[in-house]
Formats: sequence, structure tokens, C-alpha cells
Amino acid sequence: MSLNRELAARFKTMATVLQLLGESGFKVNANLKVADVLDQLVEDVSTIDDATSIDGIGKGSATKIKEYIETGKMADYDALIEQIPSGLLDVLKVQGLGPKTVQRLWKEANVVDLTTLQEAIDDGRLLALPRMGQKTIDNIKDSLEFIQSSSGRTNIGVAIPIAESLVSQLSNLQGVTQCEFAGSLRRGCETIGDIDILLSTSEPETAIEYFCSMPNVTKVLVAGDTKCSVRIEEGMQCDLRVIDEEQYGAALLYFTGSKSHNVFMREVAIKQGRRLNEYGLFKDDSKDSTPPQSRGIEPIAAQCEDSIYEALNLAWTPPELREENSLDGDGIPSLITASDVKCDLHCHTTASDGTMSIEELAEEGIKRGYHTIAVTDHSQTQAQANGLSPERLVKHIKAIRNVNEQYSEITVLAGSEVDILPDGTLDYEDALLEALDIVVASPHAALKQNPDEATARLCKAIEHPNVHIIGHPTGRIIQKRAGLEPDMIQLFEAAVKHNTALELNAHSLRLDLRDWHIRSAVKHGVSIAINTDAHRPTDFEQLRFGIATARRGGLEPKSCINCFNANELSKWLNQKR
DNA sequence: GCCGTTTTCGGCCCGACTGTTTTCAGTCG
Repeated sequence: MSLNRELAARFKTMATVLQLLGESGFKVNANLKVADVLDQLVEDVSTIDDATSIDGIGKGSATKIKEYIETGKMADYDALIEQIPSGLLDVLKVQGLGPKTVQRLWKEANVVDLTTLQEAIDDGRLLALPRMGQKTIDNIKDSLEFIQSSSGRTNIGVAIPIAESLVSQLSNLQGVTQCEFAGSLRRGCETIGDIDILLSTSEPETAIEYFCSMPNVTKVLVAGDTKCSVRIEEGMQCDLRVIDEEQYGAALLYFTGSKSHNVFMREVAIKQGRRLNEYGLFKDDSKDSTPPQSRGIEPIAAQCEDSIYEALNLAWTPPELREENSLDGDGIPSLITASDVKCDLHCHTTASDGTMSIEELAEEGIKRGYHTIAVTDHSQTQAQANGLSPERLVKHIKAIRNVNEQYSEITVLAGSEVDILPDGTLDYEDALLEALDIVVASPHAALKQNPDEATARLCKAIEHPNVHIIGHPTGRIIQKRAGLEPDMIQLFEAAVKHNTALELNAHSLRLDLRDWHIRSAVKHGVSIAINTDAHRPTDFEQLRFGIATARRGGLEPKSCINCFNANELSKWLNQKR
């Protein structure tokens, strides 16, 4: 784990422990924010002279960070975790159990981890506690079971089709006028905790009843007049909010989040003598705790999101940029969209481990209106993927050129996804690489290399005169494999110097580079390639996930080589020839 | 613990739902 991530984990743990010890929520939030900031920081924090220069990190945290960098220890952290049993942190993850209750379970029922929690339920210790009834216990039992059977967050590639199916079912109900998903899914996060769906309808009861009784619902968690939550077979929680049409924009804004964006928006509102909530933006500078809409105050803006931003004198912010630290004051970038993409430069055929022939690949490209598609099968070291020997590659190049002759609508490039070997050399001789139209160099093995070796390895490939693109630079697989952790800044500088593009691999399990890599890469002036790495026709649909990640990173079409027209691309490729 | 276009002290977003209460604390998003 990198230093930034190690530190982030420590601050997160400290926040949780502080919560359990009953410390002020503001202190807890401050620590969580430090964790968040460190998690998203591209530069190694040890290279930053004064950590307080980073927004969200104050004097106290900066001292702790410095101590950890210099000594590998953090006295305050050690002192904190000593104060509670370590297993108590897991107990806090049980849905329905918050810090207050966990503290009581610990002090009054000797619950120290998930096992003792189960024991306390079984032997009746829990039921004996005040304010602890059978229903609460049943809910805890159920959450415990869920924790044991679930892996936590769900990949966007799994969640989006489910969310879209839910939206389409609900949209068909009588009376429904608007319906869409919000939350982290709308912000394009790579994994999500739950699916949030918003809906306007003239028949709320019908919608809620339908939602709670869908065939894949395994449990109804909450069912009120305006909101209900269910757990579905796929293991996710889905929330439905029924919204008045006039307040739809305010609700969409609120339920899209992120939490920190909501806090930001509300603070802006307060400074202007207004109040923002999920029902609208209100003129209200009173200290009255009764919500303005309950006091008969009419909203200034509520029906659509942009009217609220406008009323607050803010530019409408695309959902993907509504995160902590997404914007750096340079205004809202003109984010890339899927329709800006005009080519795919990383695809496989049956020659290695794909299912499409060269012709089928070309047809798929034409279907999508691409001017160019690159055939980049695996190189010889990738034996398990049927990687091509030099002799096979020579024949393959000829076959690709033949196919290219057959099509006037699309250019089929002869390329290779050549392995970057652990020492940074490539899997084919230079002469063979020179014969290709395009070279995507990717790491596939030795992905546990230390950061220094990984940096040297990838930089060497970036500097190679025949390499156009570094494919999935870290090799991470979301929730499965951390991949390489090179010094990204060095990679970006080398990429700019040698005019080598770095790939954002669009596959929903890769999304590599990640959103915060892209943000930093863009600032450095790196050219980004967004490719699907298609092995079968349906893989082209993965482009949307790459686009979502790119947008989260603030990528504009001008920085993405897949948005070049045919001439620009050809010129760019030929710079390396 | 962090922060400052009223502030270096005194704030820090806001509402729905549940369960066990008899008026509300706790949790969640």
C-alpha cells in the first residue's frame, strides 16, 4: 500500500474510534476529510513540504503525518486504538448500529466483536438492555447475516444494468412522470454502495407498493410515504424516493450528492441568507429549526437542478465532478462524452484471446461510427492468452492489412498489445514493433513489484520510441488486485516528454487509470487514450464506464486521442514512426 | 479538528424513518 493510502486508512480508523468514544462529530468529520483528501492525493504526501497547504489538512493532522513519515509511527493513533477492542470497528459496520448503540453494547453487554455480538443475541443479553426490543434485535441479526454473505460495494458494471432495469420498470407504471437513478451511480463512481432511484408520480402508493414487491426483493428495510428501501437478490440495497414534480430538481441535486458537495452547496446558500434542502432553495435567514417549506415559504428554485445552481450564482456542475476536490477553481471543464469518441485503439481478435475475427472487429467499429479500429492482440509471453509469436504476428499483420483493403469506411490498424516485461523491456524486438501501425504496451505480470521498480519499468516503456500507448498502466482489478503503484507524477512527466498516451482502460473491472489519476494527468498535459480492450462485441459497451471515469477526472475531448479525427490520429501515430 | 469576503472563536447541512418511547434518540443518506 502506498504511503498516502496507509495514512488515509489511519485517519479513517481514528475517525471511527473517536466516534465510538463519543467525541464530537465535527472532530470525526475532520478526520474523515483528511482521510479522503489523502486517498485522492496523487503526489506522494512525503514530497509535500507543508501538508497544511492541502485543503482539509490542518496543523494537527499535518504533525501526525510528518511523524508517521519520519518514524513510521503515529503516537495519537496508537493511543486511540488502545482504548477500544479492535473488533468493535467491525460491529460499527452492521447496518442499524451506530456509535451510540455500539458503545452501549460494548460497555453494558461486553460485545467486543461480531462473534460476541452474535453470542449476546443468542443468550438474550441484548434483549435485556433498555431500549432494545425484539424488532431491533431481529434487524441486527439480519444485518449480521447480510454482512457475512456480502462483499460490500458493487461494481458499476454490475450496478448500472440493474439500475436501468429498475428505472425502466418504474417508468412504465401508471402516473409516473419522471424517474432516474441518482447517488454515486449518477456520479459515475467505479463501485457503489446502493442504488438510489428518484421518481415523480401522481400515484405514489402504486409506485411504493410495486417497488417493495418486485420479484427480486429479498427484504423490505424501510417503507414510508415518500421513501422506501429494499434489499435485492443481487445483494444490493435500493432506495426509492417519491418526489413532488415541482421539487424534483432539489431532490435530484440532494440525492446525487456527494455528501461534501451537498454541504458545500448548503454553505453557499447560508452565506446568501438562504437555505437549501431536498425540497428547494428558500430565502430564509432565520434560525428557526422548522424547515422553511413547513412554514409556508415558497422556494426560489426547486424544479430543476440548473435553476438552483443559477440562483446561487454557481455554474451547473456535472454529477461526475460533485466530489470533494473535484474542482480546482478553473471553472467547469467541457467534459468528454461517449459521442466524442471516434476510434478504439485496443481490441483483440481470435488470433489471441478474443472471440471476433478481424472482419467482425471492423464491422463493430463501423457500427459505432468509428473512423479507425486497432487490432492489438497479445504478445508471445501471454501464453495463456494465446499470445502471438513473432512469426504469427508477421502473418497477422498481413491479414489485418488485407482486411483493411476491403473497407473504405474504416481504417483497421495493425497493432499489438505488447507486454511490458518486469524489467521494462518489451516482448518483441524493435524491428517487429516498427512494422506495426500502433503499439499498446501493457503490464500483465509481476504486478506486485515495488513502486520504484514499477516506476522504472513503466517509464522505460513510455520512453520507447515505438510505443504509442501504455495500456492499463497499473494493472489493477477493482476489488481484486491492487496492481502496480508507480510514482504517477514521474509517469506523467515522461509521457508528456515522449508524447506517449496513457490509457484509461474502459473495462468496468479495470478503469485504469483511475479518476484521480486522470485529474492529475490532465493538469500535466498528458494525452489520454480511452479504449475498451474489447475481446467480444458486447465489450464495446464498456466505453461508458471509461467515459464516466474520464469525466470524473475532468477530461476534455482535446486531451483524448480517441477524439481525434482520422487525419489527426494518423499524424499523431506517425510521430513515432 | 478545521476554517475565515462579517469570524483567530465559534461555528460546522438537513430531513425521513424506526423502534420504543409517551415525546424522542438514534441511524441513515
